[in-house]
Amino acid sequence: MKSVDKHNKIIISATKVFAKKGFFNARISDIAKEAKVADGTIYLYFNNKFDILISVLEEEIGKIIEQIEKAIEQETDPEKMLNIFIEKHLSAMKQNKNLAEVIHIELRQSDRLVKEYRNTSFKQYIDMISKIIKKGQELGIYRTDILPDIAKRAFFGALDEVSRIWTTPGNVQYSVEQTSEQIIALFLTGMRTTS
Amino acid sequence: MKSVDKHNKIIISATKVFAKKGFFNARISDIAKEAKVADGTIYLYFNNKFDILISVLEEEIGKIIEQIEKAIEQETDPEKMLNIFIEKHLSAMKQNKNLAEVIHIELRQSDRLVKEYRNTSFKQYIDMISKIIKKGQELGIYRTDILPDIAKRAFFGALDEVSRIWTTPGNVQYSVEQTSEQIIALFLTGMRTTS
Amino acid sequence: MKSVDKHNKIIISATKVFAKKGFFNARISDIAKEAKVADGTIYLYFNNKFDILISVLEEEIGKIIEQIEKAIEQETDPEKMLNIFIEKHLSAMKQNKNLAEVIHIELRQSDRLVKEYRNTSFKQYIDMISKIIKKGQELGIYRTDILPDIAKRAFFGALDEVSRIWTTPGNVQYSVEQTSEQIIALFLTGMRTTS
Amino acid sequence: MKSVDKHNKIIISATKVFAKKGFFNARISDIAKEAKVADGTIYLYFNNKFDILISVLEEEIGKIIEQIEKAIEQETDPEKMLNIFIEKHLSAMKQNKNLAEVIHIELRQSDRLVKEYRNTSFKQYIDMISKIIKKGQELGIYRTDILPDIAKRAFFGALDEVSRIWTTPGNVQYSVEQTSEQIIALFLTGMRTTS
DNA sequence: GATGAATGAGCGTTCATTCAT
DNA sequence: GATGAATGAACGCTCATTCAT
Repeated sequence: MKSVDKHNKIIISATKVFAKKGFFNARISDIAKEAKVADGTIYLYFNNKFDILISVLEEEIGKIIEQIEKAIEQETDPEKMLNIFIEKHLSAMKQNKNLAEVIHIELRQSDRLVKEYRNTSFKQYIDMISKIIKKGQELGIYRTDILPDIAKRAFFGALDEVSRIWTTPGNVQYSVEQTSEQIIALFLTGMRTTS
Repeated sequence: MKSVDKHNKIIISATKVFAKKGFFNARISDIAKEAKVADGTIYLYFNNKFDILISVLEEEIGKIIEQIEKAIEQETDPEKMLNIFIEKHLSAMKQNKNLAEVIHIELRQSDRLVKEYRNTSFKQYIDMISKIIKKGQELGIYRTDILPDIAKRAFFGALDEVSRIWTTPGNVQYSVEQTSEQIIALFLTGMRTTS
Repeated sequence: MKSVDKHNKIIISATKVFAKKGFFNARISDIAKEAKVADGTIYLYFNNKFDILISVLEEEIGKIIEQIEKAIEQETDPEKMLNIFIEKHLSAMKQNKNLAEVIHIELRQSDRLVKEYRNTSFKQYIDMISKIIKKGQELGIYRTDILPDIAKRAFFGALDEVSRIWTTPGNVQYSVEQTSEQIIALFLTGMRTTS
Repeated sequence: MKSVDKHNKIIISATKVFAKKGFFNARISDIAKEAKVADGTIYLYFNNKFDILISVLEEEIGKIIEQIEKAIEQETDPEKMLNIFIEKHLSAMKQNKNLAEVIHIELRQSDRLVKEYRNTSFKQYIDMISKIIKKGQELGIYRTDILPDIAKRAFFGALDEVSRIWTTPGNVQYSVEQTSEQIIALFLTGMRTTS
């Protein structure tokens, strides 16, 4: 019986190898070795190399989404929701540096790599942001001249690039709190009506 | 034909091909065909495939830097300098979509692709941002709790991700002005002391 | 289930799969699926993939040989014996098109596939022909300038190629009788002393 | 400039390797080594492994067809035409044993190997036979109860199988003349009206 | 006996790079 | 300088076979 364990082990190993070498320089045999399985075993769990990447993106981003959604669903204050979003995203990135690296680099080309794939979890992820902003606008907290569809991108782009500090070597290592505060200072202040 | 011309023709062609297929799926013969030269000719102007990518990044980003530097050097007001930076970056990205695509995707992995290369033009580019912010802080315009090294990344990340709207198909096509205003609204407001 | 049954089920399935895909493109898992057994089960009954092919050839050709031998053994007239041979061979081929396909194609390469194997049933099969011819020559019915060792091949080659009409699609579908008559007209007439 | 010489050298080498090992057991590297070119060079002249086989069949059978057509075109007597056909085919097979082996074995599966391919030279080849037979029937030389479409197959099958004597080891080695005479004795006699 | 997940050797094909012309 | 035919290392993927359950 194909085990869920092995599927997961391969996902984790692939994330590590993709993070280190990048998708194209990653060899199936690298992943197999890392996962301590035979090359052929990979193909019992995934259709091809692309499929592994997609699965990493979908499953691992999916987990973060789930976490954040759970953390947010109790909240009603958009301000606090965004605070949570920022904090959760940054801690996830700081904790799982392999996944962070993959998101930084491979997420960008995933659409091009697999024609049939329009990254869906990712879309869902950044749409969480625009939804919160819209809510804030309805509640009169956020300026209505902010376009949520642009702001969500600016917001995610900033978060993503900022979190690269932890994966690019030779940088001052700021804490999650410090970094969160910066993003909050910049964005949330910028969005408020009472600014 | 003068060899500078041919060098340039190859750079332009490579940018186009990298934009369309991505670095790894681009073949030297694709670039050669696009540039209307023989495969071997490429190697009279570049050491290897990586070297072409590095050259694209350095030379083309270099041009934008030069433009922005020239436009900014007259200015003394940090606020206006950032306005110019935003506007110039976004128009450059909207104008040269091939380069935009390459920056979005290939810039991220350039460090990993060529070990000896730490993208330098790019570093110079985003350091322009932190320098302006520092200046603003010195002039008392910007809040001193903003960390320029984080803010520069947030700023660039936002700009970059926002400009992807123009290269990912199926999006509402906002104008440069609209987009600029959004970034300004978010960031500049957020940074001001008098907020 | 008795193991003889399973052995047979695998032989039948293999014949079907070999016929459809050819030996090299046939996968063990195809045969297993067709036989509704697990892949590993095949190896309880056969040593390896080649062994399955050899078994198909030996056992299935063996059955035809047996049938023909039984039908002929009562006969004493070589002319009638050959008539029976022709008719039996052609009906067998028309009835079991899978086996026909395998004989047409895989029989030819069987020697090469398995070094230790010189197809023996087949040899026995076509030697039936030369024996009958020799008998006919002894009885003065057939011309003595006919070399039985060449004639047997010509005879079998003709029969085999003619029976491909039924397995190659898009051909006029002649009946066994029509086809038999043609072979008889050509060969038997050609061999007779009183021609 | 891609040379015709190299194309030919590869065809010859491939024929040799296919003859010795069979299509499926032949390695591209075997063919390359035999032709004294690099593996990759093969792909400058052929699309893929199948393409090599098809080319061997088409080009080499094509040559034989040409030879026979040229030898026959002067003739008007169907009897003599068939004599020539038999003699030319058998000498070609005896001379080029590699090609003979490929025809014996790989021709049979060529249709299955390449879906787009219905061997055309071969069709043309055996249709030469039925045309001659029809002519003979029109001239009243051959019996009209012979069906040319069946007879052509019987005729070719006999020729082909008979010529295997020269490629299967351990057989008495008959001469082309002896073998021709046997086929003539069997077939031509069998077809004549004045038999 | 039966299963099917796991193995890993093996190969067709690609493509960056070279170099004789 | 320019060409493009030739090279051959490299890798994704397949599938016959094994063996723990």
